[in-house]
Amino acid sequence: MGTTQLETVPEPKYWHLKTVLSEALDSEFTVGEVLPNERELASRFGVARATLRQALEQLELEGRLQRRRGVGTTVAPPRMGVAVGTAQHAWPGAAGDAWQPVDCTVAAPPVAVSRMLETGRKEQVHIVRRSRMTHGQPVAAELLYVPDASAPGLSAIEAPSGSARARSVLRALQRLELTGQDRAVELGSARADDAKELDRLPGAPVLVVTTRFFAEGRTAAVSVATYRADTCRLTFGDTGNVEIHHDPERRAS
Amino acid sequence: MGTTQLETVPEPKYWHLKTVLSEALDSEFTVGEVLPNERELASRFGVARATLRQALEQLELEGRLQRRRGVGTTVAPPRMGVAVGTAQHAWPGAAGDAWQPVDCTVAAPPVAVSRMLETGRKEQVHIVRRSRMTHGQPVAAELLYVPDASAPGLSAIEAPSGSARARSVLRALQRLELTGQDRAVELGSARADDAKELDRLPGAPVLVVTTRFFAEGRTAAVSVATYRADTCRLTFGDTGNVEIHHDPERRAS
DNA sequence: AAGTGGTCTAGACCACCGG
DNA sequence: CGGTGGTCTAGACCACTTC
Repeated sequence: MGTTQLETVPEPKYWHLKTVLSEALDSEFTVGEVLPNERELASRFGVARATLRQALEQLELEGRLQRRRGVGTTVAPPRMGVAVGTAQHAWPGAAGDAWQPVDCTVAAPPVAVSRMLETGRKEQVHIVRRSRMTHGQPVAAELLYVPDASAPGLSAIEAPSGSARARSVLRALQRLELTGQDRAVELGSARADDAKELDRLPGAPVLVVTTRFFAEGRTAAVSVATYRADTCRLTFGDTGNVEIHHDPERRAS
Repeated sequence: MGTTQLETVPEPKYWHLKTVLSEALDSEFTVGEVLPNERELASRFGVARATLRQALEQLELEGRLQRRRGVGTTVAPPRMGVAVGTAQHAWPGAAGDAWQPVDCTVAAPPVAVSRMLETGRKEQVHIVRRSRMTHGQPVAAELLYVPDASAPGLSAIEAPSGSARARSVLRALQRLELTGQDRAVELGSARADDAKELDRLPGAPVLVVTTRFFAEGRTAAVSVATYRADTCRLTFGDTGNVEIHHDPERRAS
């Protein structure tokens, strides 16, 4: 660091600790290696365990560490890039997308969603639950809200409620002409059910990707996908036609 | 499903607390209102201050609260949507973008950036610092890395180092034909300097948007923009042309 | 000076995982 | 069972803002 200011710097211990640990991770540890336990590390650095934990939390947030109760703290691999913005618009469930339908229920969506769908407050919609795996790990959980108008005639069928029903809702979507979509990304914390599916604790930081699908001049479906923020880097292929950079993993040399 | 499970639930206090507070915020508080101080709240709920703080942290992460040292905790306004993916590709600094050049230095970029630029490890590049304001608040800080090949003839000029120099680097970029771009979003924590510019504490959660700009068959520039994760919702206009959603008619409920 | 949130401590117990 | 990280406590002091 060129500019070490001494003026206004009572640098917090946990911040300094984080820096020290970060450098140690770079030079003295390899991916997957387990660190000494928290009590050991705390006493080694001469701080309280809570302070040490504050530093570890930061590093976990940045995707450098992975902590698992009952197991230990390990050095995390570099974040995996997960493609989110497919170059061409496509309905969820279209051939070759990365998602796997889990089940489907019918219920009233959260108000924020019903507002986007322009449905009544208590109007029920199909809620398709999907999950996304990458390299054998769950990286995202999605709730796809489909109003009846976008998947007509399904409430009558009463399909065997489950992935079969989910698939039929997705099939129904394909029949509409997708005219556009609209995406937003924000930080959130995992709800209990999402956390379970993502193999994290409730409240874990997640990137929430909200997508609106437009068809027939209205919002035909809304997807709310929550990605593990610690392990994922969301990539958007806004590129148009340049596509050279499909490097699945670039190794640090 | 109205089934409240009682089986495996020693729900953490801070989690329950967060839920209670969240509901209270919805019903009993208005945006901008200040909450009672932490010691007061903790004793009111019968928990230690640290536990109360854990709940507040979560709510702040979700953008529900804003805490400022020496001032207090206030109810945050809904996150503002900030446009990140302009429909058509454009160089940074093109007419009407939301950024304001701050200064410009010449230095070697972080290795991760030099790898994207395909420059040598210690090769120096122009580093333009820009900042982005919305509604009078700073929402993002950006470092734009421009290799000499993309802005030739500037190292000689030695412009009066500052926003003037920054502007001339940006002008140089406009002369190249932009053939594509490539974006990624991930969670990070604010470095000390970014934190200062964003009016947050170091380590505050940020959304890091990394953009590669392609021209002349190579990566002509790399932008690393850090957005305040608590106040921002990043929006991507992948839409093409659909853009308006009045509610033309509310579906009958 | 008074009041706020931010940092830190030194303990304790709990939930979970593995052998 | 022993060891891990996760939760929680009841204090203390510090940095900052405001009056």
